[in-house]
Amino acid sequence: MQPPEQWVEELLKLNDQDEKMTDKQLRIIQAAVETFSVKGYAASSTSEIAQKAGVAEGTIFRHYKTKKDLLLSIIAPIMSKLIGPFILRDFTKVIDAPYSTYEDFVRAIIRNRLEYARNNLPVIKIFMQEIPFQDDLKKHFKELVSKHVISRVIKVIEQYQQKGALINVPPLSILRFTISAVFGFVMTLLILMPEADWNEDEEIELTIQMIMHGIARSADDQALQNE
Amino acid sequence: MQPPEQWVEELLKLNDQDEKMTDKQLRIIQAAVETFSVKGYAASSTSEIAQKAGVAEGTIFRHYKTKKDLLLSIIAPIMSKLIGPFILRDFTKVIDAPYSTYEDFVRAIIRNRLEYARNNLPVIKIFMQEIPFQDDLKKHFKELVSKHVISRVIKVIEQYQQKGALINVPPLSILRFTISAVFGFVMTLLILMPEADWNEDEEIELTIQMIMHGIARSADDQALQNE
Amino acid sequence: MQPPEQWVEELLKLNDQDEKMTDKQLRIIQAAVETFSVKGYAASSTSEIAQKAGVAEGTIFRHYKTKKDLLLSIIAPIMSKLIGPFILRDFTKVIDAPYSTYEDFVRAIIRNRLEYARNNLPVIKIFMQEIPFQDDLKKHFKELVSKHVISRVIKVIEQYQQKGALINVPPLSILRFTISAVFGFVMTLLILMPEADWNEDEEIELTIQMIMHGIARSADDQALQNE
Amino acid sequence: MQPPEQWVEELLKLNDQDEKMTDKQLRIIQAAVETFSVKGYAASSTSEIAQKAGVAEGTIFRHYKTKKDLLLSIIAPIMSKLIGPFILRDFTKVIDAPYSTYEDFVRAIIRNRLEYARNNLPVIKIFMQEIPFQDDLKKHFKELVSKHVISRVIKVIEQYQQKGALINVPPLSILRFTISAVFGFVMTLLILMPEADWNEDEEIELTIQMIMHGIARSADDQALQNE
DNA sequence: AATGAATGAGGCTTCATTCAT
DNA sequence: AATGAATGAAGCCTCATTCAT
Repeated sequence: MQPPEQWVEELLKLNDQDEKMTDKQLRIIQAAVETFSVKGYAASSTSEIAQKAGVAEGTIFRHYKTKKDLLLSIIAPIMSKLIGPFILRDFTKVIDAPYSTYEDFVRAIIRNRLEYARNNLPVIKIFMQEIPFQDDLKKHFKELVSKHVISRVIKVIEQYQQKGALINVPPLSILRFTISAVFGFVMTLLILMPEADWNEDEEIELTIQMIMHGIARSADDQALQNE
Repeated sequence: MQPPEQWVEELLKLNDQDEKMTDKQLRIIQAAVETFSVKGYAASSTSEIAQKAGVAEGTIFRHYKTKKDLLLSIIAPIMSKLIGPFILRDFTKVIDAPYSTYEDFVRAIIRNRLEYARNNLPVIKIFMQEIPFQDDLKKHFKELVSKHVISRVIKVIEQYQQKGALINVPPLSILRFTISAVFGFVMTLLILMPEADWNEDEEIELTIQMIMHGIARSADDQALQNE
Repeated sequence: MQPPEQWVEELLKLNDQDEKMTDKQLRIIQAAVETFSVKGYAASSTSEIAQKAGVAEGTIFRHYKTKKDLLLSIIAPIMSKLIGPFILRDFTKVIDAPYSTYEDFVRAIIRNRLEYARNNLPVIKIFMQEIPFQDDLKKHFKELVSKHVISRVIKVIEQYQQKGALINVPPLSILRFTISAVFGFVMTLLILMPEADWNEDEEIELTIQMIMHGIARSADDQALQNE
Repeated sequence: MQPPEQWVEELLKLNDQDEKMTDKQLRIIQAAVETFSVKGYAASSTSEIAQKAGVAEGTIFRHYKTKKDLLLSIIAPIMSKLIGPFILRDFTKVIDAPYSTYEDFVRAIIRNRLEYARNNLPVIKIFMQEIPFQDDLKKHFKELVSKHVISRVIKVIEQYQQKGALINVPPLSILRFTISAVFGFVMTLLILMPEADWNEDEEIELTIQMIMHGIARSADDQALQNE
């Protein structure tokens, strides 16, 4: 299991490419993430963040021109991370693997996204809170999702439909349904009911089973029961 | 179809029981909902609300002691509304109805909640934005959901499981899965992709089908295809 | 002699037409004028002005949206006042009066402007300090002067030139020379050397004499002396 | 015609006497003059000056203890330059020259000061803007003017009065009148109406003529016209 | 000498809330 | 009940200045 500040390293990965982050800058980001995720962006004050980071308030503004810049430096980089697996170049190989199944695909996604969400919970909270109010980011994110996730996954789904592995309904509906189930699973586990002690692996398999076969007992099973 | 301010009447229904709302009070609530839902609670100013409502700044505070009171007067009443169908006294009759099915139950819920969400979108947005930051409300809501939704629906699910209509997995997982699918459907339709022209009835049935039978093509169907 | 706050009434004259000024607003303006004229606009703080006016700092911003608005509310109205005499409708009558002379005209201007400057010294100081930095005001003021002062007075000068009362040189040069002498006189009396006890009436007449006849002793006089 | 940064050399002349200016120091002064003259001292930030000069923020404070020191290093040296011609040791010789006239004296001053003002416009602007707020400098400048300009020129004027070349009025009034005309001329040419294409030499002679003989047409001339 | 990150005081402005009318 | 002027705390941000490198 990762240390609680795993998301710090995630952020660093991105920013390191450009420039080195100073120690103070790091502390500022940490304090900002903590504060924003607990109180929300608008209700957090820069003075509180400065205090929590152990720097002077002015120091924040040396690194981030405005409070909003500070927010964006947190939100912007995770937008692509959020849909990370779908951006990979070899993503389409997913379906070329001869014995691969949609089920395996969903299993990979669900494990990967759960892992990522667990490691970046505060930042993700901030993202979900603020994206409705940041019109430009919202637009950008929609485009990202549209281009990398929706269009690609729909192709995957169509492939499996042609193989006869998935039902013949609009691929977008299958996508929406799959994402709902995955998203609902991750959110329940991490945010809505984190205190319940889920047997994680079992729940994952259960969720995949429900996605693939639904929750209705099959006629065969029912027949079996009635014997 | 309802007029756009349907949610106003929804709010009135609740408050009417206690006291009459004056015209000004109504305009204040309307302005507050509009503003909060667009900018978020913390980023909205009472003066802007007053202006939009056409009342003096002081008037707001004659009706609501603080800005937070104003927020609560919007959020609090919809908490029970959100889970409305599950609070009905005769809810348990649902499963007593001899020929009722879980499918019909889900269909009823999905239609009812979509209708409600459509009519109360701004208020629901505010609720979802602010509930993470209002600890007391959050706790209260969790209790409400736990008591009225989870416990009751789990009983329903167990009934159907005993009838052999639902698979034998933890009822909580079935509940989570069902809610994820319904919630994901409603959100996609109303918020994420409202501009796509969904064939609503079809999508509802499709969603129910996927909930019940999943997205994997059945062995029989596949056999059929291969003939 | 006027009370020291004569300029307050001057400002009131203009603003009264629109709306009543509250007592606090008046105190704010007074404090602002006093502070701006002593320290300059940029070096004056709104908190100091508030304190001097005996109001809360926020009160300033209820009446003036920004600090600059406060400045403009002081500067803008005096722009037209500064060139007041030239805006009068019956200004052109000046030269129709049969026995009027350019000398009388200059005498009227010099007395009137000295009076006005004396009564509005702090505001005029602010005006002269800030007009170079307020591009829009500067442009506006130049247009005002161009339209009402320069063009009109040049006509006056041309009239007197045709009568043979003024020398035949470019009217603009005569204007510039006259204004320099008048402006220099007023500034010296009120700002540069206010402590010297000028015999005001004598100096006025002397200045007019120098404007009209220069400072060289006439040939006749010199002849007289040599006899 | 001089290069635009003529005033830089002017400043150097003075400071060179003391110490060598480094290249960076020079760039700082240049940037400071440019910024101060456009925005005013109080509205200019040291960081902007540093940036414009291409040096680090701290470098400014290595050469000038405070921002005000920087201002003073610009303003102080030009105070004596402004009244330069009057400080010359051999100034009093002016009037000993047997055939010299007050007119020639004024001509020399007007040409010299116009030249100087043209070459030092930005610095002069800063001086005029800030001198009212720098009490010690103001006092010092007044003393300089009083000692070197007023007292000396008054002696000159008295000499010419005794010669019968100037009218018998208080010399201070003649001085004030002369300076007003010269100052007004230079300011109009360089600042108030720089875009008008003045015929400079003609205007100079015209101004001198007006100073000496005023703007009223002489009786003789009028008689001539009427014939 | 030069740098530039860091500081913290202070600036302008917003805002929820109060209260006399 | 309603108003809106007044408040002053708090917010974001700027800036002159310092100091370790």
